[in-house]
Amino acid sequence: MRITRAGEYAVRCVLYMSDREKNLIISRKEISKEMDIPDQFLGKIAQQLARAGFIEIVQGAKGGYRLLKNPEEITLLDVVESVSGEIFLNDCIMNPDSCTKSSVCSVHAVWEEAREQLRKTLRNATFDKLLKDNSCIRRADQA
Amino acid sequence: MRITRAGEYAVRCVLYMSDREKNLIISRKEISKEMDIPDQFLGKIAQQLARAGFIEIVQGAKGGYRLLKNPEEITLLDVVESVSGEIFLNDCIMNPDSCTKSSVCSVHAVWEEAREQLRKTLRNATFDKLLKDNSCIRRADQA
DNA sequence: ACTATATAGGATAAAAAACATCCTATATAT
DNA sequence: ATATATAGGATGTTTTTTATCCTATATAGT
Repeated sequence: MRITRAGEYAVRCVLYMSDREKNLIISRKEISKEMDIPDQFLGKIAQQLARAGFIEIVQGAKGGYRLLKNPEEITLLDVVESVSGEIFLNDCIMNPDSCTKSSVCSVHAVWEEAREQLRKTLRNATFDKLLKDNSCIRRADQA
Repeated sequence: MRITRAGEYAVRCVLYMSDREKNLIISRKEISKEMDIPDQFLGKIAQQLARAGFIEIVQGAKGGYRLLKNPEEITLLDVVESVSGEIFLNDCIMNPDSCTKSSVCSVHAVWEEAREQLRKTLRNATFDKLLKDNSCIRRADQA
């Protein structure tokens, strides 16, 4: 019942990029170094973030990643689900076939409620909010 | 971000036992068959439920498991956490050392909020409530 | 055009977690 | 005694996660 490391890395990556000026191309090396993410692994994660439309990947010399959306348009839920897939706490919700009674099963109803709450909380957390009071990234204006 | 199968099996086991008269010894074979749980695996899970004080294990002929608490005293959170460990959505919460800034990091604050909500929802789901309208178990009075 | 730089993306591998079973020991009812 | 049933350590299998390797490709600068 944990977020995967890939999910955490994706959050760190977007958080770092959100704190920079928009449309700036930031190299993978910089992000991986500053946010402590394995460089090649970040490459894989970036592909998923790109597919989901959050970043644009720029190849070649001076290449890197460019954030396409404003921090207020990106939620923690978006980022986590773009690399880990939609959050389901319970398999029966995802595979209704495996539990023919799911629609009337009170256990699953609880899991579904929990899932919706969780997703709602993460959906409410936009990156502009996360940047405020955030000390997990080193800022240019912080020496 | 899923409950493990062991967690789901534990829930099914307790749910099945909760629907029977109290203090009744129910064989592992019966539970595993009725709730579709691998028999030996249920043995392992039962050990954890026993350590957590929810059931008593009775060895020998006519042995099996006996539920020690009333369904209204057992929550979904209790059962899940007794086999899967305390729920943490984010590693930094669990290993504060790995993130020295966790107490002031807004990302972690969101995960912590989500975690508390999730646990609250599961804590509110007692097995007596779950039994109502539950069609995931076959009842004696249902032919 | 050539070179250096930087990412893409398929393949692969290593590690960890989850899932499950085997087997000998032990406890209990009859 | 015997049959029954679980305990618990060891082991095995599968899946997921994490990560890296390597060749291809794209771009900036000269």
